[in-house]
Amino acid sequence: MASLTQYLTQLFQQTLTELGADPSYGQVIPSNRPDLGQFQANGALAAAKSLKRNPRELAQAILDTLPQKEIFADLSIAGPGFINIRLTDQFLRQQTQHVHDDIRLGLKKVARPRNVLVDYGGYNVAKVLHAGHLRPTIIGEAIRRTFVHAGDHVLGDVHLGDWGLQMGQLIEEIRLRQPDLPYFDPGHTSPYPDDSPVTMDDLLTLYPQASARAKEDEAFAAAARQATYDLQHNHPGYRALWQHFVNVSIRDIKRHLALLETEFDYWLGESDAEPYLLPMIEQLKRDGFAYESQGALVMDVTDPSDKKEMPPLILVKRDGAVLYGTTDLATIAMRVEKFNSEFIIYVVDIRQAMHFKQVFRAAHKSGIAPHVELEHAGFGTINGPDGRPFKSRSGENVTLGEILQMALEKAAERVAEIDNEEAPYTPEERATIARYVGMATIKFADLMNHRSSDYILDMERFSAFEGKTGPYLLYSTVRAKSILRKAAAANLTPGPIVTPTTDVERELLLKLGEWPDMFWQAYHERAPNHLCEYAYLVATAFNRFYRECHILREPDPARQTGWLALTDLTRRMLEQVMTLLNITIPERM
RNA sequence: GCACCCGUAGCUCAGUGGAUUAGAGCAUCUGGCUACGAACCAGAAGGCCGGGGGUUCGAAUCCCUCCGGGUGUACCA
Repeated sequence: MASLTQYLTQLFQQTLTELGADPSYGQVIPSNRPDLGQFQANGALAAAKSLKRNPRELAQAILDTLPQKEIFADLSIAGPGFINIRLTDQFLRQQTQHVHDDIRLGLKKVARPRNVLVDYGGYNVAKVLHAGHLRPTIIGEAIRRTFVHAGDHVLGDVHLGDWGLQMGQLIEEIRLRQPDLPYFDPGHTSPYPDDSPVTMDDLLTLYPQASARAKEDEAFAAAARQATYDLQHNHPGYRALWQHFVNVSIRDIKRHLALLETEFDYWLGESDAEPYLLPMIEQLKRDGFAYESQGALVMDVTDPSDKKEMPPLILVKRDGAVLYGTTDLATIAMRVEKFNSEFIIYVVDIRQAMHFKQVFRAAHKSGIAPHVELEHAGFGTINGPDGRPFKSRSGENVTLGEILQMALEKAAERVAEIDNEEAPYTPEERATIARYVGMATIKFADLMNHRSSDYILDMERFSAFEGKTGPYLLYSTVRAKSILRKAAAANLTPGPIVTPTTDVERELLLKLGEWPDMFWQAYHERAPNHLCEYAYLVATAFNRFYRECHILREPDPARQTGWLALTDLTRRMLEQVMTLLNITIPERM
């Protein structure tokens, strides 16, 4: 089962092969001139050039040779050799029925599933979840779901920031304040307490103080470095204390993620790459990749194709500590060994492009992961109205919780303005709807633009019920559900899809037949914005159909039940796309 | 300095491997509810795709150059 364009492309490719041309010229796409046709094939021009033939003549030859003429309502040549295509209504009906009958809505799975690991989230232990964590969470989750749906073997790993110098600073800061804690007692032998000596709030105030202290107090800084070293070498007390930091932080992160409905397969962090670190560095030295430069241990990652100098990757600093490039490299080694990863996608801020380029090159050329595909799916920043990275009115950084709160409050305002006359909402239901609407608002807005571009946070615009927004999509889907509910109550059951007789029907059928094309584009580009666009186009096509074809009042039974089936198919399609976007749809709103 | 990204309608942004007349939403204007939810739908208006050059039968898209903006650039993550 293929999309309409895939089906047509096959026919054209077959024809081109028969005519002695390269089949790659057979690509058929939805028409950008709907007045002239539903689809277009433009390959005749390029194919004619390669064959040194007249393009119009070749186009005519293609039409003459094309098989399955019965599915075409119209085939014509325009201009220098463009082929415009229109399908018969019968064929359209038949194809839509196939999509309807397919649990996957016409989408095949990848021929050879790969072990894909999506690295997203990237939260830090003991640090506040801020505005910058919204996009990796939302985009990463959408990409992860897209790959799962494609049929790959996918793991989502949060890659917690849990292993740097900040951990040592925190340990020393706590020692200053509570020196009598058992974690600092070298003679302590019994098990350490189960309860954390610090809360998340404590960590959030302690961390900035610790890093400030480290800057002005050299003795403290040195102690922090030592504590970091000891921690990383399994000092039992520090390790126990650190585990509390991690646990307390993960609990806080999960609280936020519950609202965003995001879950990870693995809660691994930088610390989990630790066992791989020293052996890897030793290996790199042995193999001649790592060498000493200006007191640091570095690795050359230049490439002859470089237009500009590429700085070496620093593995070990002058003071003996490792950097995040080193742990990233070790993490790749771990993922290859533990998960047999074949493809790793990093959903991380686009400003780290250079860093990943270095790490990926190092992984490839050193033999750590020579054949693993590594990709940085970078994303842009969320900006304020001034076009600068989003800050609060007083100029402070905004937390993730605050942004989510803004979305929820705006949604609650909107939901307060509406009502359902047939079955008025209870306050509880209203609150639930506001939560759905709020999350759809922020997620759709974040995913709608291409991930690599920045966008301006405008909750007023994002939360609007009209226009290209999350709430509009929820509304459209809920409306389809409402019809189906009413039909069921009247003992009407969906029947076979009927042959379309109006343009609104044809357009909806054509749109529903595009799903595989849109899906694979989103998959290959790791670009959920294509899914957003598709959901919007399906919703508007359905709303036009809904307006013109009055389902529940339709007197012809075959047509009525056929339209119900079409409504149900639309509903399933919207739910499918929204599921990939991790947007949940309420029953009514 | 250098590298990367960007500059498309008043605003916010899409534009897939070059292809017939460049799209959407908002805002503006005009229509449509005794009709399955008008949170909707239909229509109008709005652009020398930053400037210039080049390649081509054809360029928002590829190449060069200039202007304007963003980001990154050896021991933070």
